[in-house]
Amino acid sequence: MLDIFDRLLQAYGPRQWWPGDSPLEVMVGAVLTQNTAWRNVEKAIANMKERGLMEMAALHAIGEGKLAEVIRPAGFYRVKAKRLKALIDHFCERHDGAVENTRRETTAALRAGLLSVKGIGPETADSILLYALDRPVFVVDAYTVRFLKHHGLYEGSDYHDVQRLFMESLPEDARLFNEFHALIVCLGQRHCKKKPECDGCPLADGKRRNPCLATQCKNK
DNA sequence: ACCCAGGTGGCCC
DNA sequence: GGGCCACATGGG
Repeated sequence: MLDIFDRLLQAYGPRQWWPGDSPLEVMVGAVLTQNTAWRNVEKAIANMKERGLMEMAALHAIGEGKLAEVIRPAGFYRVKAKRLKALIDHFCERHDGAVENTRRETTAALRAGLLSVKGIGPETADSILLYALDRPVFVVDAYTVRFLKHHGLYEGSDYHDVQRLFMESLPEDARLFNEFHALIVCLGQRHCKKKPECDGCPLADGKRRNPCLATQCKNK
């Protein structure tokens, strides 16, 4: 698995992924992007910032209905407002609303806490752990599963099976997990500029490996 | 006018 | 435990 990472990194370079001005913004983005194009999430985040809502205290104070209207462009806005409020409540109760306070806790304890929040599933929890809290957990998403299938590396799609596949064959390193997942997503995006034609893939080695990961790709 | 996007929880069998 | 379904907006 490490050799695959090296080839992707060599070919595409660092993605410096998941832009966010703060851990809170990354956490919010993780919820807002659930089954949603990032472009729509950006609008919602911009709305929140305009209203001074990218702050723990402000988010804790605002009403759910009000928040829903602000994040409307992200889609599923009523359910996401509920999920954001639940996440913020959890964070305030459990960590007194400060990211710094998570440092004393183990990754396993933090993960269990996040998963106990209604609306936070394994992917959102792991995205928060890796991209906001810098913990070494591998994030699995639709792109990751598609990536493995397309390259004939693994057929299954169970979240923890796939996560184990990566984590058991890679050194436990948050930087590595971050960059690897970012590269997979970059390749998978429909209009990825860096994506090569199928015969120019850095993973192509004569076997059945195909760089085009987009859902509508005909080259399956 | 479709189809899709960095999921999750609830219900049904 | 697996197979649907609702949740919603914006871009191709």
